[in-house]
Amino acid sequence: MASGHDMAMALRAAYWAMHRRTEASLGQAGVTADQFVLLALLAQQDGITQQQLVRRAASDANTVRAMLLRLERHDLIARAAHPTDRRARSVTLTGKGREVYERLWADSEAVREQLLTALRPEETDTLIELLNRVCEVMATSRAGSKRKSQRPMAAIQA
Amino acid sequence: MASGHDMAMALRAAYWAMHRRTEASLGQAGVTADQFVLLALLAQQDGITQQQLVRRAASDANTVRAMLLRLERHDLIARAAHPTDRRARSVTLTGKGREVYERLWADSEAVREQLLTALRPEETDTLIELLNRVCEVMATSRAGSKRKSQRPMAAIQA
DNA sequence: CGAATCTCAGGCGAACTGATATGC
DNA sequence: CGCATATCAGTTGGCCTGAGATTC
Repeated sequence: MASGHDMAMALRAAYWAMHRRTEASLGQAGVTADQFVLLALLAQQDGITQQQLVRRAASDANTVRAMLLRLERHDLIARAAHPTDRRARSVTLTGKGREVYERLWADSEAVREQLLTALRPEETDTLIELLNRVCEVMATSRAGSKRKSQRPMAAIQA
Repeated sequence: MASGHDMAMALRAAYWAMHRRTEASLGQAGVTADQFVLLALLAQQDGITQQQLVRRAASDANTVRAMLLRLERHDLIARAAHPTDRRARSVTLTGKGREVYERLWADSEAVREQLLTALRPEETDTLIELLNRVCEVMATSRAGSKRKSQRPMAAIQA
């Protein structure tokens, strides 16, 4: 009989194994696995705001900002004024950023390939669905960190 | 059609959601979620070596050592000479360590409960099994970190 | 007004590299 | 000898708190 603890440990082990494998696949490019996640999100949809990056990367506003500063220093991304919302910043990949991203994407192809071949196609779908359910039930309202109690239903919108 | 990237992002999101929820559940006890993992492993089997903790926690020797030093400073664990292997250290929970652990285990019960109720029992088993498969295929030989370059197409070495 | 987005200062624990000592 | 276990020094990047400015 599997317990919640078993599940937590399995999730932890799988995440870190994947994270390390990814990190290793990126080599000495000066881009970490976590930064690569941001690049991938931008490659998928350019010009989104930092806040959208925060939500899609399942991260934190301050953390994302710090990472973006590093990426900006390496000239991989740029942050422009948002067209309609003057509070927000529109984050885009630079030309160099896209090049580097595409190279790293290729370098890490083997990792994703291994992930897929470890499971049958329907198992992959199942795993993702179950992980999403876990994610939903664990979701906290990460916006107001001053809040004492969390809103039960802070959905994770893409 | 789910991709390896989708899977990676789902795994990442689920892990961090769980990690944050766990961290929050532990409150201001001065024990982090990662340290709690070590305490749980020791509660499960006391007197194991640091190396065993490294493997079971899916972590790193230096990292585990640093965490153990913190836990030792707080008098939650002790490290004694190993009975048969003089290289190794036998790590045990102190009385205080066990007390704190049991309190934190109770405090985090709601998180594990939520994990379980999010999924049907057979889904929990499935999730764990799929995560284990992911873990196996992502496993790297974490021993020799001196390797300079990772060969792109290295087979899975246990 | 409240809420959202971002900035800044600062701290901390975890993950890591690389070298070393010792015992199996 | 090779290998495993643990240690020590030091670095880095990520995550976080708490405060504040600006804009919606």
